[in-house]
Amino acid sequence: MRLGYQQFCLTGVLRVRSPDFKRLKLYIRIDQNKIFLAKKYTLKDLAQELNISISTVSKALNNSAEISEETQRKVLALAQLYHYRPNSTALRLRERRSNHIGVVLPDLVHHFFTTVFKGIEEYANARGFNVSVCFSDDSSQKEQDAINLLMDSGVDGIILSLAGETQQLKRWEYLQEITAQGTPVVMFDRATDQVLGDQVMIDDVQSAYKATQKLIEWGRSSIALLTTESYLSVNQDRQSGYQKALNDSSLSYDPARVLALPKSEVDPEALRQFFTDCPVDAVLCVNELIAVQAMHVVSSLGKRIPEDVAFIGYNNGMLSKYSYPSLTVVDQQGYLMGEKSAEVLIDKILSKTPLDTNKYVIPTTLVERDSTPNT
Amino acid sequence: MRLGYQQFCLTGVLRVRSPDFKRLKLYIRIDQNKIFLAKKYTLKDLAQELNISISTVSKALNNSAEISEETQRKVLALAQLYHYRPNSTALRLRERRSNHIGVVLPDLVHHFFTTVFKGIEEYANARGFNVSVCFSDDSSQKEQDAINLLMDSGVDGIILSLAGETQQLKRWEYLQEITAQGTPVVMFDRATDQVLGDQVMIDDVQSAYKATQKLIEWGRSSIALLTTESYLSVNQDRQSGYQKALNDSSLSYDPARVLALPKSEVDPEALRQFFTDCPVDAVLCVNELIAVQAMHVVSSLGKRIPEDVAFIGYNNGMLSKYSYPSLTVVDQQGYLMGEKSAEVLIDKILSKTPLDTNKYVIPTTLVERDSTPNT
DNA sequence: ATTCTATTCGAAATCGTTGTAGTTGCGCTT
DNA sequence: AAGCGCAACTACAACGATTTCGAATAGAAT
Repeated sequence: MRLGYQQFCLTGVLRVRSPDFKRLKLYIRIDQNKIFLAKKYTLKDLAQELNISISTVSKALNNSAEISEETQRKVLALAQLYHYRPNSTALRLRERRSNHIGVVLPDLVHHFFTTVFKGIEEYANARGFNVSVCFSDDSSQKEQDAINLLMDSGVDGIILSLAGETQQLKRWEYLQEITAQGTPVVMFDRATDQVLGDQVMIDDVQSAYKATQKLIEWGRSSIALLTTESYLSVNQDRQSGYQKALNDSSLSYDPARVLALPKSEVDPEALRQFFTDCPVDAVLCVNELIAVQAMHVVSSLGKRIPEDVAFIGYNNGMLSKYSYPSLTVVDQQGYLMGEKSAEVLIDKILSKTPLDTNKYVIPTTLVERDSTPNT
Repeated sequence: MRLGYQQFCLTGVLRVRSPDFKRLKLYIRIDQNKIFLAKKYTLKDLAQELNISISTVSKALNNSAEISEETQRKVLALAQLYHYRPNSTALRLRERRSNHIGVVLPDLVHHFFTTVFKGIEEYANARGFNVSVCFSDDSSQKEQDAINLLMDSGVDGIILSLAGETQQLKRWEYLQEITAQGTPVVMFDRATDQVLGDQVMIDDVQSAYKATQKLIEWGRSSIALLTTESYLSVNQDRQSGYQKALNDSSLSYDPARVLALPKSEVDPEALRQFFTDCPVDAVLCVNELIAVQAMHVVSSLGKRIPEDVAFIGYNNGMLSKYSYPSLTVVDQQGYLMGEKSAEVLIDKILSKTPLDTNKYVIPTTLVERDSTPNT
């Protein structure tokens, strides 16, 4: 508790020079020797002070042609003095629109979601939309709770990336309920055709295909894939791309070279076992977390990176950039995905067109660093 | 655009068995062979359907004693059928409370803010509060814009960590304006006494003191400090703690051992120069980003970590955990800070007590990993 | 003096909800 | 039969803003 904090709270009647309002009530608070308004003013306050009707004040502020210049001048002057800002809740109620969107993310641990969110947030703010976030922690129940909380708070639309469990159990009734009522939904990265909403995706098959192809171009022939034991569509797609690239280059696909880990935080012993049993000269990892852990293990086995083993991961995050060696990754361009998702959602909200399903594909790029040979 | 997507939109009159409503209008949509309601129902809808007044419906739903059991039963049954949920915007307008808080963060790049935000979000959600976020990118102007956007959207209170520029320029009138109007503000990590709000902080002086002391206990005598050229109070405090620990252990404080970097993404050459000119056996870094970069440089100079040089950083993030060697850090317990901030803010919102200033200190812990000797 | 027209403003409805203050109808008392 | 009390319901105002429609006033035209 701070002591000695000077704090007054005055309600005063100030006399002002202006001919428009010779005498006006001004609730003020003096704080740190500065004067601040201590009240949020409404149209009613302005109207009373000026002795005109609320309607007139409203029209004056909205530049209606009905109002005389004289009156408008007075209203604007007082509004400025009072720092008047329309009460957005009242507007929402009237317009049945909140300029507010909700976002549900599986988590913020993965750098990817962080960047997507940043993209959403900046784009939405630029268009005057507020953004509320909730996390599902990959739980279907939490996802549902989050969506309810957001819907109850009156968002105009929702952007989400499906929780892992939701994709596994295929339970998306609560999403269908929302769209049935006309609230637009945009899904990014993890989506389903069962829900009537737009999808913003990367081409996972293609990106894994190209990454694998690149490794092959660099002369690598025994290429491992480190993925997670997961129902997540993205990982399945990446595996398809990996497999396709091998087949197309007449390299055999060997299931022994694919390791599906229970989660992204890996038991080093499992990795050590894998790399001892199965000597490889390149590794594709479905995320950067697995990649850096694998690099540590491979290094400790006396192999050089990238000379003996090359690494490519996914997610262009902090870990990739500052690991040693720094990691070559497929950049999913989360920021772009976020921007696109927000754009699609807001356009749909404002246009009020009937809901439909459109798919947008965000291109990926390969960010080459020290874990792969120089091209 | 998906084709073949079956989509009907029907408005039907359903006959129901129940004696309460033999004939009722039900707007439905059939999607994927499932039936969903296609309308958000209001009290008015319920009242019309049951031929009673809106007031009665409202009271029945709120368990008023005035309503007969018979009527209440009917109302509840229909409300359930209609999936009725009160319109939160209307409630907000009436209660002048939104159950909505705003958060302004300098960024999400630093793992610290991510964890704080997670803490805020989970705590707030658990108490039925929604959370909107904006980013200041350490810019004073953006911070002000963010706060305006949030205030306009009608949040009940704001949690923020001051933008660097704001701390530098000492321009916080817009915060004082908010508190003057009675909206509670909680500042965490980067705060100022000039704004009438609660503060949730870690004891930066103390934590740096203890970290430095620990290094001294391990027998290190020439300890460097890597910090940023910054007006940020936290970094200044950490430097004070570092200095104090040296003095208290009768080790001399040598300004040559302190390197203030322009930003956290470092020029490796500057670090190389520093470590060549100034041989040290321990390094304290004000964040994990600087620490891992410094570790790479020190390694490349042929020094062993932690045998030759020990490292302690701040922020218990991904980088610390997965760097090589893994980094010992001062954990600021962001999650706890977030929870506490949200708790303090929500309590103040609900209690409607006059604003004041309280300081809460969140304890730090030292997470020991491989960049320091085993204790 | 009366009518017309343009200008400027105000009353009221609306959005969905709740709380207060009536308003019924019915049974009971005297 | 008149009055009272109670149970069960309804009407209305309020929250803050916009908007439609109608009213008032002025001056101009007849």
